[in-house]
Amino acid sequence: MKKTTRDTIREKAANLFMEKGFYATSMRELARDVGMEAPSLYNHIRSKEDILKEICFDYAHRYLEGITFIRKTVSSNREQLRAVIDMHIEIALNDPASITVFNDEWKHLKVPAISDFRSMRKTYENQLLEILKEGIKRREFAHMDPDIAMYTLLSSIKWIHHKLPKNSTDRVYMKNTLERILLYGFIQK
Amino acid sequence: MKKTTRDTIREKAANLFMEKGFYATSMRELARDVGMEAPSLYNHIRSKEDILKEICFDYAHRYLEGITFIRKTVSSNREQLRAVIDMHIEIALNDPASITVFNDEWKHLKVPAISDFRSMRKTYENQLLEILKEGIKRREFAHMDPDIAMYTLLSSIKWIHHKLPKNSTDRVYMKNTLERILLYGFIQK
DNA sequence: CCTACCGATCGGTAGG
DNA sequence: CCTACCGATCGGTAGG
Repeated sequence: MKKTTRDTIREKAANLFMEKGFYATSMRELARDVGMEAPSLYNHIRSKEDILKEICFDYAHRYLEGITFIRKTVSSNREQLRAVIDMHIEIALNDPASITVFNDEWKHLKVPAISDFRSMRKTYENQLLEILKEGIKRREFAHMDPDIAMYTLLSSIKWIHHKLPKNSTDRVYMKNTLERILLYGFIQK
Repeated sequence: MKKTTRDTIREKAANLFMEKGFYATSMRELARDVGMEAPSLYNHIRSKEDILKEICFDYAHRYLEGITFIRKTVSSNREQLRAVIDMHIEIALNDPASITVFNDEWKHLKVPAISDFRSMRKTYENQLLEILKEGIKRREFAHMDPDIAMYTLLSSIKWIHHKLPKNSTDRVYMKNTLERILLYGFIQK
């Protein structure tokens, strides 16, 4: 797998979009980071929004495939939840820039892309909801409102990419700590 | 307390910044929402960034005053934590647009405002860290990494303003559910 | 991959 | 509070 110029553009773009946001990033800046003039970018990409689309949908697909796989291969709901948390942490740590864009900049997609994105997210949320609802019914989880639980869960993992652990020991430590807090709470009596 | 034109501008701006982001919002759009021409806005405000500054620092002060008050008046760390969670929920529900701006758009502040904002946030985080560390030492909370706990906590409450409860019954329900999940986790065995 | 350049739009000012 | 307007910058195209 060779890294194409297109890959470089996407990578530099993800970093700029993360730091300054989609609108505040200009194609001139991006071109400078890549090492060419702005118009030359258009030999590799179709538009500025196209880069955003690529990043957002790439990760939308990954998350969806991930949770579908987990639901198929892991039996207990508790372990499914643990696997989902792990997946989020892994993805966030592997490409923090793209994940920031995926989390915060998708709203700058235009129609019709933005509706597709929203509907993929909805599908993902529904799968996660199923895990929670099933687990509550089977008493693997405490009795609680599944919607509130789901939003809290998804939201609670959204800081990871801002505080990257340095080595793999720290990664494992972070993963374990995070899982324990989410599964057993702050009090854990 | 009369609502001045300036207040109207700030309110409409908060809503636009929430929906489209700071950079994607133009002064022409804002002017249209307020009901005047773009140049007229400058009789009430100094610049576009000034509106952003006002929103961000207003809420930075509120959160800081809030947590300082809680630390002074509430004795147990567990109840302090509960009060902090309540404060976040209350503020988020009362002015969802401004809170979205406070959460997501502060990064578009320029120097030196952005450093002031960052340092206020750091002060807030340190106060929350103290609550957690003290509570862990006194065995009011489980033994856990206080930094990871703090980031998870702050992050986990950041979805509320997107899903507003309709009435006060729903508000109380949301508050109780959220507190229970954070304090006792998903499993609550 | 570059130079030259386009129309559109931006935040903001002058002057009344 | 408005009209008229400014320089700067934007994403993107033409043509080589």
